[in-house]
Amino acid sequence: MPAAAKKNESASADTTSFAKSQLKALVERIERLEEEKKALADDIREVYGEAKANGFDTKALRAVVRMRGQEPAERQEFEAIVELYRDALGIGG
Amino acid sequence: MPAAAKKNESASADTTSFAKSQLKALVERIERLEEEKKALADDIREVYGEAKANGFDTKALRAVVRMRGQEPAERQEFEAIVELYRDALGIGG
Amino acid sequence: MPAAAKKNESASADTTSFAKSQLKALVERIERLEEEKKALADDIREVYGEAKANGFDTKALRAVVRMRGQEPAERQEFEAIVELYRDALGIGG
Amino acid sequence: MPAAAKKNESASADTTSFAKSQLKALVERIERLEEEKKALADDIREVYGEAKANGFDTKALRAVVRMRGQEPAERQEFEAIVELYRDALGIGG
DNA sequence: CCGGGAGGAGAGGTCC
DNA sequence: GGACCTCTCCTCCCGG
Repeated sequence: MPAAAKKNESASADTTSFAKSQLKALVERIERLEEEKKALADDIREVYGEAKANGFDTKALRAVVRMRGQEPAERQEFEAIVELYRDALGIGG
Repeated sequence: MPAAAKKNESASADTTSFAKSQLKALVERIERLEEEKKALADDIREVYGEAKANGFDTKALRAVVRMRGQEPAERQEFEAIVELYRDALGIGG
Repeated sequence: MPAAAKKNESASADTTSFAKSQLKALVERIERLEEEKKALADDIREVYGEAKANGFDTKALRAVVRMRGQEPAERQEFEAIVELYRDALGIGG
Repeated sequence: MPAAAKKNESASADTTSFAKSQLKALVERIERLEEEKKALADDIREVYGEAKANGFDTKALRAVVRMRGQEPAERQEFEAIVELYRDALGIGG
């Protein structure tokens, strides 16, 4: 495991070329994953298109999905606020 | 008012130098505003420091401030969600 | 697909409940896909973390990945405009 | 500063209510400052809008402003690392 | 072609 | 003081 990839001061050619192939491997993994991610984004868009074709309001549908993901967190926060105010009064209060 | 600042194709030297001084003015205004914004951020940090010095729990205090800013929005959103579900059922539903 | 869906007259209870179950199905499909997308985003973040642990500069790494997924032409044009603006301001600042 | 603040014995009602009013004051000061900060952020956005209306490329403009507010040294180092990575990957691809 | 929303990058804060 | 993590801001892309 090379310690640094930025400078090749005391490093051998082997270390450098290892860093190089390591860099290549990392970039390729990232690009592969991003490709898959993009494919999923396309799938999602397709589902919205299908929804629209069936007469659903896409914008509202997106809002519903977004809110479903937020609701639990908000609920927790709302119930935590009293506790928080107490804490905010400080240890010295 | 110059139509374009990117290219000087058919433009006279006057137009160019006008675009130049206009650009300078814009940048200076932006930088001035950002300076003021940064100063306010420093002031805010100072107030938290003062709070801490008086025994308040800074983290909780930040949370309280954050929630106070969110509460009205959350309430609105929560009341809007039923409407949203209705809309999501689509015009054709 | 509910059996009641055979009847699709406007404004009937059947139509409404069909729309409802259809909405439910759509939301669930979307949420499933978004879950998978999020998992991939996490994987990508992990790879960057690994890169960092091996001494790579993640900010530069991100820049390189971005550049690779980009038309050379548009990048060149962008840099040309930036240069133009810097010249107009007097390059050093 | 409330008159009751003269008494500061631990756990007394006076101490608690003093802490409460102090908390209120702190929160209000912070919210006032954040309001002003937000107003400045809006102003900045407006200036960019104006620039855009006059034909400037706002993305490039933002880049220039960023560069001006940045040490030349760090920018150079960043670009050097990017170049290094690109070389390692074979510059074009 | 524009505006709005979603995703990503950078900045700041907290914890160790 | 350094790493992680949240949050804000910027960018990009879709929809109108």
